[in-house]
Amino acid sequence: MKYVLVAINLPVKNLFRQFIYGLPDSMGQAGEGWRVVVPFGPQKVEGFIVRDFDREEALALLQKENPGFSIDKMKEVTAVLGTRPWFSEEMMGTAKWLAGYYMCSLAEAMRLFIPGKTSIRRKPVYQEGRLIAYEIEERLKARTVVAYTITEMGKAALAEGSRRAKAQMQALEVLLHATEPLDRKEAEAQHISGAVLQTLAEKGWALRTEKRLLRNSYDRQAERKETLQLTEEQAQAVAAIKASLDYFPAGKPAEEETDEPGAAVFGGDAGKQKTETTCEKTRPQEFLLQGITGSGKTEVYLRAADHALRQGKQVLVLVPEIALTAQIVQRFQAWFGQEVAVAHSKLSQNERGDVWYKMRTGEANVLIGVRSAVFAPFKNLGLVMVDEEQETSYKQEERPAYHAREVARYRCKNSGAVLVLGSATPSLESYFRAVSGRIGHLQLKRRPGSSFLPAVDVVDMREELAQKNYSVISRKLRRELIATVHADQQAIVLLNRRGYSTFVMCRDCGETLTCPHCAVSLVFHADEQAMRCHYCGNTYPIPETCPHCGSRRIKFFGSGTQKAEQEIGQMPGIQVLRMDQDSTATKMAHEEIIRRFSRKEANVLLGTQMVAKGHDIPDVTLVGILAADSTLNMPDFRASERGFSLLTQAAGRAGRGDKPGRVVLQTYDPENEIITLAARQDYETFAGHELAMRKELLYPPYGEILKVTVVDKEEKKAWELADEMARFLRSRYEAEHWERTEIMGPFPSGVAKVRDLYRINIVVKSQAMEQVKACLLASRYRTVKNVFFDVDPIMAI
DNA sequence: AGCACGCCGACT
DNA sequence: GTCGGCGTGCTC
Repeated sequence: MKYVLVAINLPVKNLFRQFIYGLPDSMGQAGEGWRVVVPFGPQKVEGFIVRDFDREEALALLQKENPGFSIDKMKEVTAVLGTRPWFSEEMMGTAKWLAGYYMCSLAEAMRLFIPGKTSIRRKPVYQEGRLIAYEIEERLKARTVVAYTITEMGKAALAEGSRRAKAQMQALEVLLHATEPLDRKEAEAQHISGAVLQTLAEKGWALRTEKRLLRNSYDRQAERKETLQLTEEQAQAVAAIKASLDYFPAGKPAEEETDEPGAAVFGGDAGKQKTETTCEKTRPQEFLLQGITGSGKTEVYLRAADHALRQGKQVLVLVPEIALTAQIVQRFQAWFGQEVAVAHSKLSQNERGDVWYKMRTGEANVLIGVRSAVFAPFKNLGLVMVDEEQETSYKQEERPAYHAREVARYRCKNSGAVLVLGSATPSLESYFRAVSGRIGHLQLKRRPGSSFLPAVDVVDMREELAQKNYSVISRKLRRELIATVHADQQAIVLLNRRGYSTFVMCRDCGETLTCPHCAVSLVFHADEQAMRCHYCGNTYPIPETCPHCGSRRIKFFGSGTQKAEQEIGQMPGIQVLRMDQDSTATKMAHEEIIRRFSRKEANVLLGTQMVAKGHDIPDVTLVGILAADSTLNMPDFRASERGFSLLTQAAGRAGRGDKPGRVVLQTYDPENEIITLAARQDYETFAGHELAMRKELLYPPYGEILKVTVVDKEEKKAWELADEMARFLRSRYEAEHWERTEIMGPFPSGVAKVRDLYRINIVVKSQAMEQVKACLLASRYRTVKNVFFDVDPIMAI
């Protein structure tokens, strides 16, 4: 009998240990990377084998970890799931690294790789109407499709022909030319009914099989659509990526890679890795593809993917949000057809399982997906491209708080895949890596063809107030909007605030109306005639009197998309479509709104940041940006970066066809440097200034950040634990002399209370983060509840 | 996650 | 006196 070390798949923070089980000889094929069912306490749960060993090794480990425990009391693995290991060596390595780096248990890291939370389900067993037991069943049933191939008899029948059975002859004809068994769906696409196939099978003319075979169908050169001539810059970028793809053999770690992928086996570890991605001067394994808006990054992606596929490698394309990137999916499908699989959060567990299966077997070879797609199993991953790599949606906010770009980087490093990070406004971390020569830097500074960057007008809204214009829309933008629709062109207006009025204040006592469960202002939503909390989602009636002092002099302040919609809708000749979280949830999906807009059912598209991203509508010649400063004034170190990116992206929507575009940018702070730089689309200057500031303040990329959040429904308890942890960290800092480290806080989180839970933060900035993490993981705080570790947080407040 | 164990308030 | 609240700890 063998013995195995099993990580228990339970979403529990404090289950850092793994457990030893006997593996009956009948299950001898199982080993590291296999999924199993094990008895755990009184229940049966799913687990992952992370190591296997013989009796002596098992004894030795048991002796070390738990001397009081007899090996004879050891339980045995109940069942083995699947017919091969779920985790490849590379996936295991990535999971171990992730657990250490993001400070979660190995099981928590490993379960990210499973499509769905667990792959088993507990089925109740009844006897005479009484529940007597639970049975474990596999959730993901291997799904096979009935498919048909032509037989010799069928060929003969086809050669002979038939005057009566026209449909059958047609079906035989199709089967004859098919390169693989044809299933019902594929047949129906070619106007052959399932009934006919059935008849063929009965006659012995076709063979009924179950389809579950691998294929390598990427040899349909005729379908390639190289309609566009690449620009010089694009061609250079493609050539550089191709050269790296030629150099790096997929499936193997890069040559210079020497360090072990972490030793987080018995009890996790503290993220020991910190190695730069291999960067050979001429053939880096990682690139930043920095291209201004409209410069054609997708063209580069497509050709790089094409090259990888020709080498028999698989391609992963990460996108920030699938709904906003329908265009990328369409372009890839036009090029690569059936090779493309798509993974997004709305897939069912089974659909997701199917997509994972396709990638693992090589039935599909391009995966386009959001954050979680980075955990898909691959047969032979050779190229990963992260589109809009600066987007914050790549960071998971819940535990484990991983960043998909970093996971992609680790997977690439360990599998010899090439990584391409694409952006018009890269994260400063990636930009820094590129300009300092750690990774390749590919730049697209020009838009192809006759398209130019739009001209930007900055409007000072204080001047509007002085001129007694109290509208959200400046006089200039109003004129431009009317002129644009008059010329039969379209406009996009960005206002990054949902609702109608953004806060309600009492004129007598100055109190603003806040959510009773969260520490934020309530927003008035005109469509529901209610006050809504944007954090917990609760709605409340519109107050007639101030809940604080009873005064009736209550006033609505601030403008959101609903108010702007009303104002713009009243302008002559304008039909406005609103796109924000509310309109996409209740009425139509993003795609439907974009589709209606591009069909010109409306001439103004108004909305939150989702109007700024990923789509390309040729008749848009005007972009209006209202309250350009609203995102810049957040008290967070990344606020400038996010603001600059949003302004640049929004401005980049204008003039993407052959008509020149213009942008009207409204602000109360026209001298703001970020606004003026965004108006000029001057990323380099922005990045230079921002990097200098970050260096000064020890923010990334110069220092790493760890945010520790203590959560409790009792404010006092949260403070007590946070104070204690801060004291602990400071004393360890004194004792261990960590390299350049600052410990800030504890202080209340940016939103100090959400759903009645108080949130207190401690933020550590450090150039010795590995030691800081190790210190915390060795302490009792690793498993204490109500404490959340966020490594490389998006916000440090 | 489940489930057992254990230590303080309102009840037949 | 006891039932049961849910905080704490354990699962090979």
